[in-house]
Amino acid sequence: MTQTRGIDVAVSTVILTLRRTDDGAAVLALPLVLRTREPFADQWALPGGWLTPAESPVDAAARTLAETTGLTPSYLEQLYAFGAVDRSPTRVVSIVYWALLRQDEVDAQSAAHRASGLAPENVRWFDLGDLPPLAFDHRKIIDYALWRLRSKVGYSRVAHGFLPAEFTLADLREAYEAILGKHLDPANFRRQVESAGNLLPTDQFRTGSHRPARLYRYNTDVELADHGPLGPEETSTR
Amino acid sequence: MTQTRGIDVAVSTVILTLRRTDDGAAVLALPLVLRTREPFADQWALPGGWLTPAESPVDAAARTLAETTGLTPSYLEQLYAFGAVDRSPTRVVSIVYWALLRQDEVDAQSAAHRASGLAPENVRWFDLGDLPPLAFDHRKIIDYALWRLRSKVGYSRVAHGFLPAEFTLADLREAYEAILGKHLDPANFRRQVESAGNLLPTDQFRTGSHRPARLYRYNTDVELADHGPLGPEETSTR
DNA sequence: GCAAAAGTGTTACTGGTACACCCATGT
DNA sequence: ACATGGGTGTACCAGTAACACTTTTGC
Repeated sequence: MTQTRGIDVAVSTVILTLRRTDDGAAVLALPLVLRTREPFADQWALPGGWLTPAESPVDAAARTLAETTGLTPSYLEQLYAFGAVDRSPTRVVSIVYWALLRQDEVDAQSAAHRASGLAPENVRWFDLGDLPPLAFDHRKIIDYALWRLRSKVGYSRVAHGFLPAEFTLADLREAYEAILGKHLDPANFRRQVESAGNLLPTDQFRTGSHRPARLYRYNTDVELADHGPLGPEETSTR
Repeated sequence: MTQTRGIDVAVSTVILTLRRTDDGAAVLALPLVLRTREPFADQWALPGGWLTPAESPVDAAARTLAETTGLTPSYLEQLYAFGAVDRSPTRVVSIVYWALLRQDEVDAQSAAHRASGLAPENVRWFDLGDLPPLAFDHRKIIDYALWRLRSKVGYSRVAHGFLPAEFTLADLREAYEAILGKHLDPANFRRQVESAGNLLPTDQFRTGSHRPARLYRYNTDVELADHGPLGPEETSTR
């Protein structure tokens, strides 16, 4: 017997990554899907779908994320459950997640899609500074996800979710700068992340146009964020 | 047409207040309801109920809160949406809120209930250190709510949600100590909350067994907590 | 050599903590 | 008077910010 007849449960995900623009800067970007059905047909919306009886919300989020990007996230956390009665013509409660993808994986996947020509046709990546009008309350949801990301970057290591396994301190600082939207002092940044003890220096250096920079790895013993009594199994990623 | 047939949406609330024990200490306490139906009949559970099509989740939380305590909360915020497939014999997604009640209001309401004799018979207040076995995953939910409260007290004014309109700095410090479970230096505590600028000193003093203590009020221009782009209308209280 | 990023050193400031001390009241 | 909590002063410590400086590479 269904107790809450007439209320549907959806799962949507704000999928964030760092994109490198043509002039070399790093900006936040996310994929949106073009709706083909009413309501809000022909408008852009967050990837998502209905929650099915056999899967948990976090599994549904990971599934829809894989369907739209072909990737598994480096970080995945519940954002909020939106349920205002007027947020959709029918009564829908959306459990929204937010996810981080590694920049290099997105680039590789995008290249593969371009090469094969079978990228999902109704999916497009948008820079956060250049979003189209969005369906439902999805604009507000994205703003909230950004606020959470910016808050969380201050007291956790979520920024690492954007980077590949090995990276320079400049890479990491660039991620922080893109998230926070402000310049950080390289000297102080170095000392702070070094003293945090989450980074393992490698013997490799990235050579480029200037003095080579040491590559670092994550200390994988440490979680990207503290979830409290909810273990990562409930709130984060596989 | 229902898309997610077979999934019910419930709303539960972790309702917290400060109770004064017989020996004068302040401890956190919350109301639980004794279940009369399966599953988990005759076990204690969080107050809550099914989400109805005409109300938003936050309204449902406020409604069930009023039904069990007769009170409106001084703070109300969404905690998390729990939706693991095995958390209930039937498929239930619970949107859980957490609320703070002013200690004096709870005391008054309890006294009124005792006097009239018509307190809800299946509702009982439990100290947090002395909880009974709980139905479903409600024990984990309470632990998570406590973790959120303890985190949030460090960077917001939520502790004020336990206190009446006028209070001494010792009252406020006692609330912080009960939440955090540790002793705070009175001198440093005073300077910290004074410099935060959220308190307005009054001309009144509470007289007692020793030097009278100045009473303070909230600066009601300031929200109890920063909700980011989600205004208080979505996440907090009326 | 020069430009530019990598990386180190130094200093000043700020907020938190510990704790000594004075103040005002009831008993 | 004295015990007790209210309230002030102060010294110290740690983390942060600002910025001068040295190192190492490509050109």
